[in-house]
This record gives sequence, C-alpha cells and structure tokens, in this order.
Amino acid sequence: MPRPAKFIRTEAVARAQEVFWQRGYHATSLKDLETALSMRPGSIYAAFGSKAGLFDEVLSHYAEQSLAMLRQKLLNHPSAMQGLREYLYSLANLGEREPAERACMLVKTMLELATTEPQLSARADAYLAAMENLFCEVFMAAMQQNELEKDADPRFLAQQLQAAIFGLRIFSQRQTSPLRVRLLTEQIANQFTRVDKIA
Amino acid sequence: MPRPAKFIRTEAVARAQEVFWQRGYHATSLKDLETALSMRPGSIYAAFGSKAGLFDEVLSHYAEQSLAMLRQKLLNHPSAMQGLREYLYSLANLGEREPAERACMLVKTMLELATTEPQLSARADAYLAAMENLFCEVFMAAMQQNELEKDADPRFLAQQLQAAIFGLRIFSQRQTSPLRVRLLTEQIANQFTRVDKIA
DNA sequence: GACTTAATTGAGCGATCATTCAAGAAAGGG
DNA sequence: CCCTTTCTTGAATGATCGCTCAATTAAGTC
Repeated sequence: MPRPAKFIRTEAVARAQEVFWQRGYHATSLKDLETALSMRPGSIYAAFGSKAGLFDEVLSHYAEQSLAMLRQKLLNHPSAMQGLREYLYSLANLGEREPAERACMLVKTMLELATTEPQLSARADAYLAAMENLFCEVFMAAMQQNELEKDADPRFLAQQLQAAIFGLRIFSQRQTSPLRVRLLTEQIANQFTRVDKIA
Repeated sequence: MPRPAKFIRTEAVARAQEVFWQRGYHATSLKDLETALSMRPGSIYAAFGSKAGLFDEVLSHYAEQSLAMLRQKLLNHPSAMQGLREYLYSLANLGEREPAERACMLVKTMLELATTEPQLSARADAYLAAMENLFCEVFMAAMQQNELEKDADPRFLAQQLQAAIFGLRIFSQRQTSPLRVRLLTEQIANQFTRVDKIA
C-alpha cells in the first residue's frame, strides 16, 4: 500500500460546496477551487475528473445533506404535522444567513444550468423530485394519523408546499428585514399544518 | 448630421434579453451577443459600454416590460381582485414555455449575481421591490372596493403573493407536466382572490 | 461630388479559462 | 534502505474571455 491521499475527500467536497453555492457554477474558476481546497489542479483532476465532476459530487452531497435534514425533522417526530411544522420553523431565520446561501443550491443550479449544462440541471431537478416525494410521504402519514382530511391529495399538497418553500427562500434573498421572512414562514407553516384541517 | 446608427436599439436589447435570459450572465459570451445582435464587438461597446452595461439595459427593459404587463392586467380592470385573478391566470401555462424562460429573469439575476456582481443583483432586487409595491396597491384598491376585509394587511399580502409567484415559476422550471403547473396556479389564484374573503 | 462626422469593422490585446502531463515527492512493504 | 506505487506538483497547453482601436465605410451637408 503506497502513498495515501493527503486530502480528505468529504472536506474538499464541503469546501467546494461553499464556493459553488456562493458563486454559482460558471463564475467559479478552477483557481477559486484550488484556493478553497488547497489543492493543485493536477490533484483536483486526479480526484474528481473535471470541474463538472466535482460540481456533480458537490450537488449529490448537498442533496443528501438536505434530504437527511428533512428526514430527521419530518419522520423522526411522532406527529407528521408537528414534524413538518418544525422543519418549516427551521427556515424562519433564513433572513439572517449569508445572502448567497439563502436560496436552495438545487434551485440555483436548476436555474443557472438549464440551458448551458442540462445534465447537471436535470440532476438538481431529480433531487428536488426526491424532496417532493418526502413531503408527499409526510402528508400521507398525516392522513393515517387523522391529522389531515381523508380526501386530501398528498401529492398536490407536497407540490404546493415545495413551491411555497421555493418562494420563501427566493424571497429571503431579497434585501428585506429578517422579520418579514419570519412572518412569511409563519404563514406558510399555518397554511400547511393548521389544526382546523383535521377532519 | 452624419451617418445614423444602422441597428435599432430596442431590437438589439430584445435579442440580448433572449440570450441573457436563457444562458444567464456569466455563461453568455460576447461572441454569443455578437451573433444574436449581428453586431461586431466595436459597435456593441460603442453602444452599450460593456457587457455589464448591456445587461443592465436588458434588465431595465425586462423590468419595465414586466411592470407594464402587471399594470395592464391589474389596474385597468374595474375590480382589483378580478384583475389580479387574470394576471395569475396568465401564468397558468408557464409549463408550456421554453424551459429557460419559465423563471423570472429578475429572480435568476438576483440569484446568479448575488456574490459576483452585487450591483446588478441589487438592481434586480429593486425591480422586484417595485413589483411588490404594485401588488400592494392592488390589495389596497381591493380593500377600498370592499373586496377584502378592512383589517387586511396589504403589504404582507403583497409579499405573500410575490413569494407564491416566485415559487410557482420555480416549480414550473421542474420537469413536471404543464397540468401540475396549472393546478398550482389555480390554487394560488383561489388563495389570494377567493370571494369568501369579502367582509 | 468633395467634405464632415459618426458608425462599423475585425484583427489583435493581455488575461484568464479548463485541462494536461512529465517530473518529483512521499509513504508502506520487503 | 531500496523498491514500488500512488499522489502531488506546477509549468505549459490551446482556447476563449472581455475589450480596444486604427482603419474603413457610409450617410448628410454644402
């Protein structure tokens, strides 16, 4: 067993994620990545193949992370609706995060690369579909728990919810006060988890 | 009075808008613009100063256009709420547009350039604020027309509505069927203009 | 039909882009 | 301590980036 790699892959991916999330795909140069990863071009290419390859791994890492966070808040809670509410509350202070990291990286990627890198855009889309499915599962669980009317449409609710979160996170990107973001979050939480929805 | 310009400014801006909207700012090269505008680099720089200058003019043109469309649908209608409803219905077939033009160019710009070109991003933000104001005016008009409760919060409603439209347009970017986009639009229209909101 | 004046041209600028690869460095096995 | 194997290095690649400017073209004036 000869010389092992000096860098830690997950750390490199995490640092690359920060740069790509902030600057986007096209505006991130390899020089930016060399600096952020403390790696020379040769090492980056040996490890990840190309800029697109690294981005792809970052995207997958970001999506896994997002899905895990979602799952933790949503499914580990005895009440599905309460879990959803807690997830939404975790978005309430978006207005205080770094501006460039308020919007979902999957959304930013889907938008930025729709024309120029359709494959990467489609991958982001696929991860968003996975998140929609998770929302759908939550609403189905809520129906079984009688927290939602029997005739509710979990798929449609999931899409409504996802669109609402898209909108919230885009709105949080605007230069408004964090309070406005908080109010908007509250309204969305009430809309999707209000108690009087129970049959 | 010597030689007049051969190109028509508004046409050039319209063509540049198409390219920038599709590809984004960073992925659009001057070569792309030369092709789209049928102009040589010298002419482009004489007319617009720089790539950023041209983009800025495109953004302003796009915003004026959006505001005009909004104003026409919203304010020219005797009933404010009915006008809003018609505006929302004009978004119902987003799912059938060119993928890259489903999302609002102001939103795409704000996201893509937040870090790398903060001035252009801030300009997009300012135009979005103008649109929010227009929504706010509509809700105030609706209150005066008794189409909305007296104690409604027009500013908050405007922000909710804008966020909902953000979300809808992002969702329409996903590879779902146009029908799903239509259903989502319908739901938003009902949420913001339902008759039983009348005091 | 010169003359004036501005618009257009396109070769070319230095900088930077993503990427490659031969050479050197480092760690484990013998 | 040498050998093997892999990782790391960084100079160099050709392409493309946004942009400039001297030369050319063309329209209106007299």
